[in-house]
Amino acid sequence: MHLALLDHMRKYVTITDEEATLICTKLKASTLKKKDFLLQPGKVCRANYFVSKGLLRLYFINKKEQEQITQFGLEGWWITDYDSLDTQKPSRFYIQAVEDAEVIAWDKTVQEELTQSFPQLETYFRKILQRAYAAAQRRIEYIYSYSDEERYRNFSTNFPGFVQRVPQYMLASYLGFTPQFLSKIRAKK
Amino acid sequence: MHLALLDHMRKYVTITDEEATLICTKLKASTLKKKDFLLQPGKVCRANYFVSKGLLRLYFINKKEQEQITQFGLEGWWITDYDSLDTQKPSRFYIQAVEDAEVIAWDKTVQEELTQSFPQLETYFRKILQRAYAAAQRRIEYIYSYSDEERYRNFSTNFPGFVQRVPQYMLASYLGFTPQFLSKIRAKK
DNA sequence: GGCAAAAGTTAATCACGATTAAGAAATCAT
DNA sequence: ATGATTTCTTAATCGTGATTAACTTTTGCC
Repeated sequence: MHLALLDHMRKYVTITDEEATLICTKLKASTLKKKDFLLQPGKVCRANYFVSKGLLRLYFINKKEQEQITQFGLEGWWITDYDSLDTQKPSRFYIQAVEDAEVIAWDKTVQEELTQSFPQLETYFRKILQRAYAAAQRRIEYIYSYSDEERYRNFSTNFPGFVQRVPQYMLASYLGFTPQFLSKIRAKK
Repeated sequence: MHLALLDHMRKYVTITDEEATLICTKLKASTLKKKDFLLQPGKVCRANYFVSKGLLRLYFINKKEQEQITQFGLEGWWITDYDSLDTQKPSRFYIQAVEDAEVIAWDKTVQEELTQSFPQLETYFRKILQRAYAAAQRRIEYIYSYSDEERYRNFSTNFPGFVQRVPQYMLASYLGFTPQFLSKIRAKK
């Protein structure tokens, strides 16, 4: 039984206990050690991953050969390369555990099987995606609204716990600037 | 009959002619003159809009009191403020016609009605959202990968027609820099 | 516990793109 | 057609954050 996931799904749609048992037989949990990869460039992304414990990051190597983090995956979030998952073309991304973690894999093949039998799963994923898309829109809005320094300060006050949980260089990468700059603004105040 | 939309939906899911007729009775097309608004800050977003003709833009006023475009809506794309639509809280965005346009409004209330009767509509919207989300991810990837000048040059070679279709200051806003800078790099080559 | 590697700091210089301002060109309305 | 408004251009100056490099601190490992 994958309780963390079931609880999450039941916040959005109704699932009976019998349905739950059937769904759970199709899912596979994996434990990941810090630095383990769920996806690497060149590989095709096979699943959407629900993070039931720990913390993952999604990143790629940019033109300057530097790691660029585009997303973190905390407990209760889904993480995947939707582009590769959808098209089944090779990914350009890494998905890696930042801390020891546990994920539940929702395979693309399972997606098609299960949504046939349980239409409310489509509703669930539609809602999850809508939330994720709204978050992405807000992120773009943020990037264009604030300077790097402002974005860091907002982020720190909004997610103080998270800031302590990740290495500074990862936070700098996620926010789109250099670790040196982060050091500088931290020293300032 | 809203053929542009039906065609679009049938690329993703199966819809019989009877279903189509029923769906269409719930939809309302509106024609918009250039500069007409579909949404303004403070208003709650009531619908998702399918652009059947013309071009719209979604933008907000940023901290520096300047229009910041976050999205264009071309023929065949959906445009809305998913955040406001979902939560029914007031929006911070404008949705405005850049050219004379025609949109089909898919009301939030209709969404709930129709997806009850036609589960394949959930599938359709899930797929649309997945595509939109993948695009937003790619956009973030882009912002962090290239300089402003590179992004402009890539955009121009990838969408030469579109560049001619919108005023330069809107393109500059969408790409996240000033019209002056756009002029400068255009003059360079 | 000691060494190596990873992560964080500090400071000097540099570059990309913003800002300001003024003028030119294009579009719109009467 | 004419004036008014909107859009685009050009140039000088300025500021944010990148780059480079040397050093310090922390973490991981046998």
